[in-house]
Amino acid sequence: MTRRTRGTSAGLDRARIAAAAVALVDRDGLDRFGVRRLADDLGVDPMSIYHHIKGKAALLDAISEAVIAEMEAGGRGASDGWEEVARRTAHDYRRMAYRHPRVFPLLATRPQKSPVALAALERLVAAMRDGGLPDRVVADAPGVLFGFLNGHLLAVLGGGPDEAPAIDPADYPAMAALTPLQADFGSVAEFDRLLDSVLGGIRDQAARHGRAHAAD
Amino acid sequence: MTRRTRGTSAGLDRARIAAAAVALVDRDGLDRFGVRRLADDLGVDPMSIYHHIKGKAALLDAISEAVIAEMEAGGRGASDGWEEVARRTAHDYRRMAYRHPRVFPLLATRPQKSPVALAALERLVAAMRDGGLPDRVVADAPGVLFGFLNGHLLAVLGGGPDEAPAIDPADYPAMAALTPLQADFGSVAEFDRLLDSVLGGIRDQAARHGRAHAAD
DNA sequence: GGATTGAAATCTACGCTGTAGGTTTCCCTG
DNA sequence: CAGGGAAACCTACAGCGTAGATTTCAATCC
Repeated sequence: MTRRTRGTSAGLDRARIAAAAVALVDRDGLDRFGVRRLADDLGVDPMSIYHHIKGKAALLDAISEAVIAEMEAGGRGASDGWEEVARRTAHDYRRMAYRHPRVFPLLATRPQKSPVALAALERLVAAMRDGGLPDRVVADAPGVLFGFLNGHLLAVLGGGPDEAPAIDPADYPAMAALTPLQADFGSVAEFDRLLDSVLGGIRDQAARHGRAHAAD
Repeated sequence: MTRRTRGTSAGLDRARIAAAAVALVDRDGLDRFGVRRLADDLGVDPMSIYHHIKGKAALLDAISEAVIAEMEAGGRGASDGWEEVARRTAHDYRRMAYRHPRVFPLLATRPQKSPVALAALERLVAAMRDGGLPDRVVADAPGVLFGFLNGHLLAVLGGGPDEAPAIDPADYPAMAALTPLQADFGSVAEFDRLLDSVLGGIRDQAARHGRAHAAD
């Protein structure tokens, strides 16, 4: 029974297709992803998929949407400081990326406009405004934070087993001297250090800009 | 004369192929890039390319290599402060990205191990160590800086004409209040602000880590 | 100088892809 | 029970990456 009879329902819908697509990319990678393989996994004719999702590009959109939707909806709000909120958001995002390392390039490349993503951003921005940070700084903060998150996670998840290009101390003495300190590449500890740096930068900008209308 | 006769040289070599490939991606985008189209541009049989570059993946490597090599080799050294070096490197990188927006995703996705890239990194790291920054901070700095650069440039270059997803003030009040401040999305001014934030964060980390063995 | 060799280029062919268009079957409503 | 729409399948096509065999040229060696 590898193929169904013609008119019978296969129970396909956007959600089921998206879930199978995510699983397929997780398993085989983006290069090997295709409509036909996905149809095989679903036990369905390739063309059936097109009745629910109108092309490969739309399929990729569905994949990133499904993966983003996995992020926990973000607990609490009110009394948390903006740094707390930022840190939690960043870690949520990181966990999601590590759950689907082969999907992540899709997210980092495409602009995110899904409600889940926007809601997370809104929470972050609101917390920063509540914390009294100047609007100029708050407006720039998401660009800094998610710029860093996307770039860093891409770098950490991207490389296969050949992540370290084996730098020659003769050619690059300064970098070679630091390699022992980069042993925890990809770890949470490293992530936390880099995140500290980024958040410190935002804090610094806030101080420099005079902390504006809300310090009282 | 769309096709050459069989044994005659077409003057192909890795550099010429890479240049044509970059031009093709610049013109038609990554999706439309392919061996056959590239061969057409070169006035050559598709298979001829394989005598110089051994597959499509290697072709993509050649493309990113060629584009990275365009970066100016970085002027001066010695007396410049690390912030100056970092800022210049960042702007060089940004200019390159804007010259080849459709190639850039290739760079951000793949780990860079070309000599030009490593040399730029070495200059930056050396400048920071000369400036007395603690090794721990210096070791993390490239991850922060290039993480941000890759992520930010990907976001800025990625979106087509629909960059702003038109946020509804009812759903996302805080973000809506900030949209006027994000009008210069993609500009050098915005880039400089975000870069300030990132570099400020590194400066901050240095201060926090006690500035270590080199302040005396 | 004629034969030999190796590199560069082309030709052919195969399996795979995305998807347009047409066909079949089922279920729901009248 | 007739009709219509939706869901699924089948066929077909143009294009892709590339393995393998073939042709041609230019330089080398006896």
